[in-house]
Amino acid sequence: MLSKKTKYGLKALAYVAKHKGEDPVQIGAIAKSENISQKFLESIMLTLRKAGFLGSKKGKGGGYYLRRQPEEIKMVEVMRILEGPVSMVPCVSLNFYEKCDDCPDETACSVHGLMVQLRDSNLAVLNKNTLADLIAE
Amino acid sequence: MLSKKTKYGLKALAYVAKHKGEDPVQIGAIAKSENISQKFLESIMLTLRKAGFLGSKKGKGGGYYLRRQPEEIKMVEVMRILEGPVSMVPCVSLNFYEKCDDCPDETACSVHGLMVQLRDSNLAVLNKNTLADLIAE
DNA sequence: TTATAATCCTAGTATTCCGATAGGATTCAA
DNA sequence: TTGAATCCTATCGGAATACTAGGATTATAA
Repeated sequence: MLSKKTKYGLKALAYVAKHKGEDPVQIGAIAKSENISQKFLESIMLTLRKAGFLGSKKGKGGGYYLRRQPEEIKMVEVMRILEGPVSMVPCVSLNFYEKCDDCPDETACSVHGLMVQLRDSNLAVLNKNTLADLIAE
Repeated sequence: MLSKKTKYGLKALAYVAKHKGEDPVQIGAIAKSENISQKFLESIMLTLRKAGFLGSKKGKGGGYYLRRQPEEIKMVEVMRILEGPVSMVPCVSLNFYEKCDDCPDETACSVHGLMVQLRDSNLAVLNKNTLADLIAE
């Protein structure tokens, strides 16, 4: 299941992207438009800013804006920040690799191959799609 | 993340499939071979039996056996039983559809299209792979 | 017939994670 | 200097996950 955090984060990014070129967008406006708890969204925006997707301006008239072009923000980057690994098991993760505690030998694991296929098919989709695709629909 | 339940369930199915044609396989043997808590595995085997993948024989010399050919057990079926929906959001699920509470209009949702693509790419993999593929590697 | 080996079944528990909230500190424009 | 906005840390309830307990049931075989 996709976490609310990721879902809200994607919607917020899309919202900001739609208002590219205008004044910074406030959290309150996004929260209202997308039916998201404002306080929860605050922490998500913070994450997105620290990850470099968003910039912010404090004080009156402040808000958030995109730091990169929508076409250059791949979904795989965003997902890794918000949702974590693309892989369903750590032992096939490219960016978050970890050994499974119950598997003495990965190559002998019957689940391994399937997980690699799932990872790769998801990666293909997430590499192809950018923030621009999200707002194009 | 793949739940332990699903991971263990897949490993157990693979183990049983490997011993096709022999005497029924005991939970204890699977648990030991795959490093799984026996009690936990018990409940998983029960689920797999009730779903029709496995048959069981009680008493001395009892255990579990496959009720269908490995080639005919699609991964998508097993995943739906153990892990639940293939989709990451209920509003794009084919078998577990549900409306999202924060989306007044699905067609206007910026995340919707991406989720459909992910669902379809995962479905392709899970439809193609069977239990036979799991033990072939 | 009786001991033993296995599954069956329900309930409970410990832990972790998720979604959300609280409460202020900081910064900036007017 | 005041209000509007982000920044930041801490916390909390509930749900889900991973696992455990304890026996009931059934079948084999000595």
